[in-house]
Amino acid sequence: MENNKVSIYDIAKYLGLSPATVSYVINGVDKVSEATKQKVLKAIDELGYVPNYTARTLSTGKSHLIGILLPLDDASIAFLQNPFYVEFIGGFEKGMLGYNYDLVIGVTKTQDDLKEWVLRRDLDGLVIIGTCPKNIYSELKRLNIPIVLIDDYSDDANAFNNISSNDEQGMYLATRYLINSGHKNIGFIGKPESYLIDMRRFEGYKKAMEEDHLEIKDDNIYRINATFNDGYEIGEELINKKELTAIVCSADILAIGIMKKIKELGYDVPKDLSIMGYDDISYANFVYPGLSTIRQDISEKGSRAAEILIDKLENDRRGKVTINMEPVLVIRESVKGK
Amino acid sequence: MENNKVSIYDIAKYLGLSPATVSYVINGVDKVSEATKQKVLKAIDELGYVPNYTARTLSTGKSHLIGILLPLDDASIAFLQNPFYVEFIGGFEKGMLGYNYDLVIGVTKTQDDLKEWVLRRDLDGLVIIGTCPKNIYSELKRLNIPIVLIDDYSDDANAFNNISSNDEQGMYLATRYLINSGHKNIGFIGKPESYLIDMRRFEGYKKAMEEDHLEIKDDNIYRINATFNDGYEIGEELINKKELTAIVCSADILAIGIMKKIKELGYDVPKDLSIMGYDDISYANFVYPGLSTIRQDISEKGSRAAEILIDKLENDRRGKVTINMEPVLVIRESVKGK
DNA sequence: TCATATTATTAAATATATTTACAATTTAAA
DNA sequence: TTTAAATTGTAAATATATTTAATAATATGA
Repeated sequence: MENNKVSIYDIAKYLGLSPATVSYVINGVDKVSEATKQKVLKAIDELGYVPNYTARTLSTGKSHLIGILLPLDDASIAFLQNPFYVEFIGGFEKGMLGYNYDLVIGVTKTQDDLKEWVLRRDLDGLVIIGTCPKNIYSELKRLNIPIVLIDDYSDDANAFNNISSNDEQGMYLATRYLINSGHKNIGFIGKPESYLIDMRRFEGYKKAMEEDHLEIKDDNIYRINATFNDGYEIGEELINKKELTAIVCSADILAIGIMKKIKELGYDVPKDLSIMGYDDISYANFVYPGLSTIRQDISEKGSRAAEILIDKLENDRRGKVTINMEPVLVIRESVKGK
Repeated sequence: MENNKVSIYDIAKYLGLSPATVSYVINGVDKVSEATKQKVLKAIDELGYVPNYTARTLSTGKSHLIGILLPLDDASIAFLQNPFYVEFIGGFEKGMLGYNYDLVIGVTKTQDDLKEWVLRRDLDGLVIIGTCPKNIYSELKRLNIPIVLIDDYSDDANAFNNISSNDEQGMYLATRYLINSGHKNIGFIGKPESYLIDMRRFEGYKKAMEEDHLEIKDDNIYRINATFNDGYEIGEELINKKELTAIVCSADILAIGIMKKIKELGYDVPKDLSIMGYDDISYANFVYPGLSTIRQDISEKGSRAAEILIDKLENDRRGKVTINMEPVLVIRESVKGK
C-alpha cells in the first residue's frame, strides 16, 4: 500500500522511541518525561502528523462519530420546507465545539438499515428527529449507545433522552392571546387525532378556551396536514365561515398557506380573519402581514442535544435527560383586536 | 475490552475456516467454492455479523465517508434561510443510493481544520458548497481526493469538479421576460462587484438589456446583500423611484424582503412595481403574490454531485467534470404587462 | 551501598478486515 | 500416469493507535 501518511511509527522511528511513548504524548498520558514529550511534540509538528481516527476507533472502540437521522421520507418532506434541520445542525455543532466529534447524516434509513448503520460505523451516539416507527424503539435500546430523541412525543420516547417543546403551553399562549384580543370563536387547524404533537397543542388550545368558558365546536376544528398546500386548500372554507374570527394553526407553514389563499380571494388578514401560527420559522416574519406565532428555539435544541451526548460520552453519565423547552409568544401583525 | 460484536474471526472459528475465506465471501472474491460460500453466508446470518467499516477502512484505505462542507459562518447564515442545504443533501443521498457511502457534515470548518479533518477521517471525497477562501484551493489539490465544488464561481474552482448553474442565462431569461412584458426601465438588485454569482447574473441582465438597446443606468443598480433585511430596507427607495417599473433580484429572499416593505407602505405588487426573483425557493410560491422567478434544481445538483463522486471512487475515473445546469423561467404573479 | 520505590520506556497483544504469497487439492491435458 | 493448470484454501503481514505487562533506568531511604 503506497501511503505517504505519517503514523506514530514514523515518529517513533524518527526519534528512536517506541510507538507507545508517542501515543502517550498524543493522549496526554502522564508517563513521559518532559524532555521526551517536547521532542515528540516537535517531531509531530515537523513531520506533519495527523492522528488517524480510524485506527484509534479500532483500538478504543469509540468512533467519535455521531449519527443524525433526518426523516427524509415522503411523509415528512413537507416538514423540510422549514429550515429546521440546518438550524438544528448549526446549534448541534455549536454544542460540539471543542469536542472532536463528527456528525454523520443518515437520510432515508429504514429501521432495517439503522441497526447495521450504527454497528458498522461504531457510532458513539445517535440523534433522531421526529417520531420513529413504532417498532424501532426496542431495537434502539439494544444498540446500547446514548440516543437523543428530538420532538418525539410517543410514549416509547419516554425511555430515552428527550428534547421537546412544551407544546401545550405554546398553544395555550397562542389561544390566550387571541382570547385576550377579544376573540371568542376560534378555530383550531391541525390533526390532534393523528399527530401527537398536534394533540398536545390541541390540549393547550382547549385549556385556554375552557378557562374562559368558550365553546369548542367540533366543526371549528380543521383536521389537515401541516403543509402549505393543505393550508392553501382549506383557506376558502375558513374565510367563508363568517362566525369564525380567528384561528390557531399547529404550524406556521399551514398559516402561510391559509393566508395566501385568503388574500388571493381578495380578503384581508387580520381584518377578515386573525391568524396565529406556530414554530416561528423565519418566513413567519417575511410574509405580509407578519405572522404572529409561537417561537421554539431550534438552534438551542441542537446545542442541548449536543451537550447531553457529550456529557454521556465524555463523563460516562448514566440516566436519561428530559428537556421540555418553553415556547415564547411572538406578536406581529396577523391578529387584530375585536 | 468487553465486546460482544461478531467478527470474521468468530465466523471463521465457528465454521473451522480461516478469516481470509470469510473475507472472500463477504467481498465476493471468486476463490471460494459454492458450498463453502453458502456455509459462510448462513453463519453470517445466524451470528448476526455486521462488517466493521472501521477495520475495513484501516485495511483498504477507503473510508467510504464523504465530507460535506456547509459554510455556516456569519456571512452566509442568511443564505441558510432558504432550504438549499437540506434539499441538496436529499438529492445527494438519492444519488448515493445503493453505494455504501456515508455523509459527514463539516460546519464551521476553517481551512486549518479542513485538511486535518479530511486526513484523520480518511475521507474518500469532499463536497464543498459556495465559494471558498482564496488560499484554500492549493491545499485542496494536495488532499488528493475527488472534490466537487458547488456554486463556486471563482477562477480557482475551474481546476476542480464543478457544478453550478448557468446564471447568466438565468438572469437573461428573467430580464427578457420583463422586457417582453413591456418594461423598459428595469433595475438590478445585487452585488456584481462583490459576488461572482451576482456578476454572472448581471451579465445576463446586461445581455438582455443591450439586445433591445435599453439603457443600463448605474443608479438603477442597487448593490445590497442577498438577505431579507437588506431587501426590506431598500424597498422604500425602490417604490419611490417612479420611473422604475420593474426589477430583477439576484435572490428570491431579497425580492421577498422588498415585496414586504412595499406592501407595508400600502403599494401593490405587481401594479406599482414588477418583481423577478431568482432561485425558486419554495417560499417564492408561498408569498402573496406568488413570486415569478428563475428555478435551479437543487436536488438535482445534489444527485449529480453524488454521481460524479461515485464515478471517481468506484471506477477510478480521472479528469474533471464541469456541469452548468440550465435554469428555467417560472411565471407567477409578481410581474405585470405594461 | 543495597534494597526498594518511582519514573520512563518498550515489547507485545489487541482491535477487525484485507491482501499477498503460498500450500494443498482437484481437474484437464499430454 | 505424469505434468501442468486451475481451483480452493490458509498463514502471515498489513493498516494504525491504544493499552497491558514487563523491563530498564533513576531516585530515595536505610
